[in-house]
Amino acid sequence: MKTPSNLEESGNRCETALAVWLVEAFSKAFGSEADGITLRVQAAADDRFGDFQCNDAMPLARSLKKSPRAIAEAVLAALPAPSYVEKAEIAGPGFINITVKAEWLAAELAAMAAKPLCGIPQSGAGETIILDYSSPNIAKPMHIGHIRSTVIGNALDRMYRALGYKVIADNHLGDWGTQFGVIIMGYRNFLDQAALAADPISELERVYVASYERAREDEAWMDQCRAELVKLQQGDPENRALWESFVELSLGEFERVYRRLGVNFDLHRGESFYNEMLADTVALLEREGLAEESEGALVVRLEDEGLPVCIVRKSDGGYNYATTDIATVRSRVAEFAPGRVIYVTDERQQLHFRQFFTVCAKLGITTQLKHVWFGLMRLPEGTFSTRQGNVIKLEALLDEAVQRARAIIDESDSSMSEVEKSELAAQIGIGAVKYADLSHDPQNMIVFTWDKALALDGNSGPYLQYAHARICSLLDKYSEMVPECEPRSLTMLVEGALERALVLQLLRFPTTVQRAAEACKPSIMADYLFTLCQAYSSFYQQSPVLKADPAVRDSRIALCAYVADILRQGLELLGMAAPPRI
RNA sequence: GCCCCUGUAGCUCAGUAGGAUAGAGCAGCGGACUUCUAAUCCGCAGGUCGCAGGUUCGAAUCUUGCCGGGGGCGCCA
Repeated sequence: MKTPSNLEESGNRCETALAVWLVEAFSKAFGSEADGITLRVQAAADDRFGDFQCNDAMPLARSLKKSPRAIAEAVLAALPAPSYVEKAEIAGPGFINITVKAEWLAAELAAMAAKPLCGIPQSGAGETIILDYSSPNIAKPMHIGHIRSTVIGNALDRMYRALGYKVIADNHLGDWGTQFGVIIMGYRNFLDQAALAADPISELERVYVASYERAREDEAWMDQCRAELVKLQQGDPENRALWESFVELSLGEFERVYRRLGVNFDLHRGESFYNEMLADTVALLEREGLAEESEGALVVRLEDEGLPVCIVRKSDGGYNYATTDIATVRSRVAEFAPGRVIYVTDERQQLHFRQFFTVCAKLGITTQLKHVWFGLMRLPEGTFSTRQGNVIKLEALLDEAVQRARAIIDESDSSMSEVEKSELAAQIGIGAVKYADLSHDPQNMIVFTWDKALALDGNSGPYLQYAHARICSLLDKYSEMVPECEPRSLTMLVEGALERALVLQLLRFPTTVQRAAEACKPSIMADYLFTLCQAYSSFYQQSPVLKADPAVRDSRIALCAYVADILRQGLELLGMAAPPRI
């Protein structure tokens, strides 16, 4: 039996220490007969069972032809428990339940919290990850369909950076599609200059929709759109200038939204950036014998992989999405040598990604390509189409969120200044929107309702922020009572079930970051933080801190300080603010 | 027709590598603010984990079939 190699770095100090002990005990009791299993110590399923449990005696019962209980007994008898183990007992069919000493938990927590980033393992050191997310289309407003890619992508971005990866966040803008012919025609024929000055993107959207509808019923109009697109692609100065102004206007607008969301990109390379490389990429596919003509188009056959053909050049000679994506990978691999490229898009693109990943593999690209997809957001009435009109603009959602948060702040007649109140309303409102998204498993679709997206109580962003603010308030008052004292230097006693549960939850932080990032599910992190806050709130409600006797008071304030540290760190990983006062 | 996802409390969702009596939030009912921030906490009620087989000491979790929901399937991205 061997210690799982991931246990040591993955972070939970206590589970690792106990696993090391039990590995040795299993091996002493059964020698090589116990080699088949990977030992794991995990959190106890219920606090009545202790702090940790190990279930690995049970799977061995068959091969060893002994009862699981007898195996567990032999293991515990083989080696004395470490001094920090309070008790280790066998329960049920063969669970090994472990309770540890409070002093040990306190010391392990202090050691973890003293490390940089609260002990998040630096498992990504030396590896580059390119993270491709958000990717809105030029000349269209960002709507609630963009929020998932942006918010989930950004949380992954933050978690991977915390784990030591070199992350390159790249906003792969839709700036080169066939829509530009349609928009140019709309711009030339339907534009309202006043509206453009007032709200450029809405006006561009409007002329696009008008032109698109005209094209659907008017063949000649459609042909003209295609002609304008060809002119643009061939470098016609006038169309080129129009296109550049669309890009500039859109980027300005996007940047405003990203600032509100706290999202930053390292690169803004739209599809146009790779335009010059498309012909070369197709030529390479032909040279490698991967591409062939079919019905006038150039395609890569993927029948051996059980996938439909992938079109890399249309019968009209134009290139499409797959070509751009392949060229993009080649460019990124050549320039940045990433270990991974991760794409965050909606579920409808799964097949496309499987196809072009397969083509990349055929080209000998070994970089790990991963598609993180998420379910579409739907309205209660049913699916909404982004091509129809009934979209909710992202900014409108954010405005509404901030407004609702502001209403609650105003009710609570706080002594804050106007500036502080509006800053706080933004932090809470936008935190609520982000959390509503991040707290769901990405792969499930979200039914969008205002009340859920903007919830300010229960399992919500503000719940986490509120818990944090209350701790900050306690810490402030403590520093007034006991000046010059660093709470984290105080001795923790870890008394009672609530404190113990809280400490155990804090100790799970580093592992949780690792798990959430590797699974590409920020919801794992969100769920962790909610559980942490529930544990804290229960503790806070029933345990006086500042009013307790000094030794207890100091112990509790230390615990509070650690909760604040980890909560702040965790909120940061989700891209949420942690205001010190609410 | 084929592929991917999904079905857990009235509603929205968790459920970590198969483990002990399936958990939260909201909504409902009942409690707790002259006491460290009540955007909070405590309690009650609420479940044939879609249905039927299989695998095993043990299945919400793995497997097969069926039913329901969502998405996709050569020139859109």
